Amino acid sequence: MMPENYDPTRFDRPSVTVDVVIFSLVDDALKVLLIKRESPPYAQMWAIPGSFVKIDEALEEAAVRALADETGVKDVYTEQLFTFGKPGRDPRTRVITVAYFALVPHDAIHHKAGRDASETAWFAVPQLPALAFDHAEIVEYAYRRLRYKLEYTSVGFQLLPDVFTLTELQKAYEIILSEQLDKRNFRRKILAAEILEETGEKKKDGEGRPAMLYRYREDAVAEVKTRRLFP
Amino acid sequence: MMPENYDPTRFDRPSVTVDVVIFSLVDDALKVLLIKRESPPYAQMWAIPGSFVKIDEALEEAAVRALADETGVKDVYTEQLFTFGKPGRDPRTRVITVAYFALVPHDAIHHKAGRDASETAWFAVPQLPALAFDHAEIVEYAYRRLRYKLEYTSVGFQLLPDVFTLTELQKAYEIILSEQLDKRNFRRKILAAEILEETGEKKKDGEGRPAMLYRYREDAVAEVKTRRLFP
DNA sequence: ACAAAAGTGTTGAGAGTACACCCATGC
DNA sequence: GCATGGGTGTACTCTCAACACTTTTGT
Repeated sequence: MMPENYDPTRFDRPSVTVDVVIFSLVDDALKVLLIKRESPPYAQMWAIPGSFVKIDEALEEAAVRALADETGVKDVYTEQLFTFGKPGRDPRTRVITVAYFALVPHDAIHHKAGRDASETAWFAVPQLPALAFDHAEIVEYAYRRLRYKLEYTSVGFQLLPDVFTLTELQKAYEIILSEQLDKRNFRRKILAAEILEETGEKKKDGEGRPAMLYRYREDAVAEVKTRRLFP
Repeated sequence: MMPENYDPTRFDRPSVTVDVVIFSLVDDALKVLLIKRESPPYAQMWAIPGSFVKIDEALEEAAVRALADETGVKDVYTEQLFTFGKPGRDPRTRVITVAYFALVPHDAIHHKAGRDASETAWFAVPQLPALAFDHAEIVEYAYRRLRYKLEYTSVGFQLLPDVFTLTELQKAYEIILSEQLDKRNFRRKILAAEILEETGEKKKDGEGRPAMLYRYREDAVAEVKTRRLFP
């Protein structure tokens, strides 16, 4: 660890915060939740939600707290992303921020009415406004990681409601991967993975033939059959 | 970001350190560099090298500094791993540590003679001694990430000397993946990736037929042909 | 000439991809 | 009965995995 004579109480200490990139599928697009800052620095600019880390609080706890403050949601997928600590990223003092990203199903969100006066809004990822601090870099990083993880894990389901049709699932994948998928191949592959179970119910609204509703099997182990670069 | 009225100078601040898991191939095994702690807490226990983060120093800078202190090596592969910050992980005070891992080719290491009195040694990853703090968890995490990254990137070359034979390369992969590989398939695949160039030289020592020496092409873009989980 | 390591091709199985039509329901 | 979205199978291509012998050098 540190030099033998290191006394961790002795040095100048940076501030530590967490910031959370909150993704959801809203109106057939992948969007990120932003907050409008009211006071300097970067007053009136958009930023991702965050919080300082309390002195006796785990990092993940702080992230979950920031998330719940903005969306009213608990128990959603949260993952540590990266720690950004370049000196000067906050003009006031040295601030190191541990960035997280969260995936929230849209139907779970109920914005806490008037939690504080600040304005929040969802923005489609490719069309973000200018962001405070180094938050553009953080969102960019989170977006790359999300697309990446979709390819070899089943995190995608965290963006969907509890039950869904295969067409809804396919649409979600198409939005996030920005790519059209073949219906037959999609269905064959997703069913072969044995990570879904039929609910027995059918979706009765909308036009056309009612679609079977599925649920993500919580006991599902999504094995990644890696194709190695080599050998 | 944080609450609008947040003044980052106002709160109790944790200490922030970096810790570095240093991997190298030593004596045909994947090993990690450890330091014996001399003072409490955890006196006489082994730990991974680290350092506090200076108030005007970037995180990566601090990691590179810790790495150079122990190995005398600069300009090697370094990657941020994860930030560990559970309250209580250091018994003295709240310490948040940003963990890095580094890949060092064995021939580059020249331990700085007597940099300070502490003892250092290489340990094979599956046979580590008891470690201080939560360092066992950190090494475990780093090892998992390394094996994982080997599969879809070309980081493996960072553990090898500048020039090497295909057999040496294959042996390195076998050690880290803990798996025997087929010589013909290995060679076909690695050459097809077009990330190596012949040096024109041959390795002349050792017995048997001299082997062609290769170099990793710095301009190589190792494309990851992902096999998606679905669709 | 023999020991030691380097180098080299082919075949069969499984996965991926492309592609078009019939089915159930509401109006 | 027609409009709307739901649901289904097959053939071709490509990648992966298994497998054994010849070549070059030093002694």
